[in-house]
Amino acid sequence: MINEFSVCSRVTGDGKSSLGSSTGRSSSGGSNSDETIKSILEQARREMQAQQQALLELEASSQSLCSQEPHKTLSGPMPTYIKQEEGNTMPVCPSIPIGSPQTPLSVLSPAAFVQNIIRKVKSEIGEAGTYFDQHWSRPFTSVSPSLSSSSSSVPSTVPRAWNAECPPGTEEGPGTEEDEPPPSRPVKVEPEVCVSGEQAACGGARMSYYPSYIPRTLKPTVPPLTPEQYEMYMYREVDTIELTRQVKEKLAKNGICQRIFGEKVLGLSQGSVSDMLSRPKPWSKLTQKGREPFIRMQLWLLDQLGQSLNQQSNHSHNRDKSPVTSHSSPSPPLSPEDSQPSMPNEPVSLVLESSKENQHPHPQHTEPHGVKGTAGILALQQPHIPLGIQELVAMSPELDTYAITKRVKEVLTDNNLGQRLFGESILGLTQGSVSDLLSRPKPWHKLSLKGREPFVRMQLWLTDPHNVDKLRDMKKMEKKAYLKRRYGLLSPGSDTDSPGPRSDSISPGLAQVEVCSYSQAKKPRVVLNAEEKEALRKAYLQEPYPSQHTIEMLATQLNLKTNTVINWFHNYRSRMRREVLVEGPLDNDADVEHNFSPSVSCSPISDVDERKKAQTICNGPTMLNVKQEVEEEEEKLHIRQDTCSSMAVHLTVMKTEEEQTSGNRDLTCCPQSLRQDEACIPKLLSGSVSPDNIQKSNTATFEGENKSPVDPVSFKSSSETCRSSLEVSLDSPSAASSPGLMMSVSPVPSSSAPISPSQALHSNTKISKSTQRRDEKMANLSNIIHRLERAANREEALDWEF
DNA sequence: TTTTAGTCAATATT
DNA sequence: AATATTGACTAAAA
Repeated sequence: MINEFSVCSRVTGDGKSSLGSSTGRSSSGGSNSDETIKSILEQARREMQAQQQALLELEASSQSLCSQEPHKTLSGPMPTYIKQEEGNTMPVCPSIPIGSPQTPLSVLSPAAFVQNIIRKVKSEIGEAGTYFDQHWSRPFTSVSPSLSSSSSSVPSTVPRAWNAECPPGTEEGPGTEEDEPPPSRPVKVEPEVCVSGEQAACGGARMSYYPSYIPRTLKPTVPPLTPEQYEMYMYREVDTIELTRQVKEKLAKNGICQRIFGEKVLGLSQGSVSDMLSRPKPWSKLTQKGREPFIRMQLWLLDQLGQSLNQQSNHSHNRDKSPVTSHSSPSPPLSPEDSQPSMPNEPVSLVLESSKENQHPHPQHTEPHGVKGTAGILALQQPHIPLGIQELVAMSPELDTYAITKRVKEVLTDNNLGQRLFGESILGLTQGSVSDLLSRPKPWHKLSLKGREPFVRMQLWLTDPHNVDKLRDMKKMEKKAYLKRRYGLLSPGSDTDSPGPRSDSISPGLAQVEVCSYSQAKKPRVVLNAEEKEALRKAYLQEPYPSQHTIEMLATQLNLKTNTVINWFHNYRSRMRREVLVEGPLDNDADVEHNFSPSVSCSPISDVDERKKAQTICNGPTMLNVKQEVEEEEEKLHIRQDTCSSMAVHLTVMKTEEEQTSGNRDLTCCPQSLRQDEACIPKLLSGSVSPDNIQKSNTATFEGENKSPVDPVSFKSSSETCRSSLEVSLDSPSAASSPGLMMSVSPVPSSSAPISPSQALHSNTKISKSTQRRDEKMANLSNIIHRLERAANREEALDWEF
């Protein structure tokens, strides 16, 4: 990892990138695909250059600013990777909260254990307010690092507290040493291989509680079946399909992951478990050895793994719960009365991450010397039975994520509460994540257990009558803490003034140190410039899942690290997928009305901003199978998540199917937008693509570009032009989407197909935005198509019915 | 191994 | 200052 530092060439503002890219590019050349890519890049580059010039100038100035970056670093954030590492370890302590208080790690089988809890939860869930206890699950990732850094000073106390609780006696020698964390695999290590693995995430917690098991990590072996068990099950017919179904169900219900299940119960790796569960061989075709896992599954379902699991049961418990707890862990300890948002952040020595510290305070007074004891911790928990949020999540009925986020947004805005505050104190997420969640919530059914957690929290928060007050208090506390930090002891002063100097003054010495150590370590964030993004987007349109070779080509040509390219594709695919999902539903809430324009005109989606409204419905009877498939797929994708309301939706859907016209907003969005895209497909397929259209659009784009360069006025006008042109091009779907679609749909890489030159980049923000938008649309489509193709290949059964 | 989900946290925008 | 975007990273799943 460290090596990467050397790579930092690409830093934020990068005038250099252009230079670099040019160099890199010249070198290669080769296969067709290479050529293609190359040409794409070339075009992109060329078109961009002009703008870049201008940008460069600007950037030049900004560069100077960049140079200051390092400084910032010290005072604030730690090097990313470091944080993350720490993050991993963090959970260790936290996870403690193991499970249910009352039945502490008893001998119950994991399943029984979980069920117990669930039962309990069910009975208690009704009560409002309780959630606050567990609300804090999130890891305080960054906290620890900062702590360590500032260790020398007073601050350490807070952190200490944490450590104390968790690792109680267990800690190996150094115990809380700051060293501890780091060692715990900075990089990935084979989970099983090492004890260290244990330390990681979930493992850690366990350790604290069950030191003795520590070594256990070594091998995920499972005790052999007893002769009786063997006899009992080996020779009698078993419906493996049904069995695996039940197992899957139970695993899902209890939030047990395959890895854990495999390790603890079957003695198999996660991959094997996945394979076995998804494609179980018929009993008759299994060898004796092959049947063993299935027998174990049966025993597990019956809860009869008894002794064999016993020992592990502890682990598995933890496992099962650990996730739960580990998350909520942070809070649990505090849980007692923290419904009182009033956590004074006392020490908060660290000036930096105040907010996160909020969580830590309690532990301190609660169990100062908890170190010794697990018992103590458990005891603490006893009282409030902190049901892990995860249990709640697991039992939660379907929630309407759109409605929830909408409501949350309203409440936050109405009360002038920020995302940061809300995220950090209620959801345990950072501002960025909150923003993302609120603006693009995924439908419930598309969320994993973990993904649902924030929504459950939001829901709970919404139902809490004092939610706003609590948040306000929280805000106050933060402010207070801030002041305190700033002025030493809290001296009520105006908080106006100059933060600059003081903040820095915090720990001069340390700061220095940090500077040194981190300045180097700090991994500058890569920022892809427009040209690069454009190139990547185009590449994506042709190949959403590029081969290793293609990736490398791109990396070379763009002078990017291979990983950056890979990450970009991962992220882009992921975000594209989300776009598809979101498009519809959102509309629902917001403005349903605007789109009735059944405008035949498939109005174009001009800007991202308007995209949501853009949906036009261009459907038409033309739709082919493809279209239908897409629709189905889409429907499968979202929809039916809102319980009650769902009916309406469903109806709409159905209707839509027949008519597909516009009006129904309920689903509208998604489907519609899709439809729009889809509409193109048939045409494309049918070869209706007309070069003219393409030309047109290209031209238009170009025009915009030419003008765009500098002056605002022309800029504006140009963008307008561009926009309209885009619309036009979109109107003729074929033109707009053809390139990408053609490629993805039919592998026929006709050299001609590729990208229209025009589409190249626009540095002009406005223009590029719309272009981007267009690309996104295409990307969406191709993404969908890909999925459909894959689905088709595996004959995926449509499992939804009305 | 590769892909997907979920996040973080640095930047960008508003 | 608040919110949005996005490259990177960890886990879990396939």
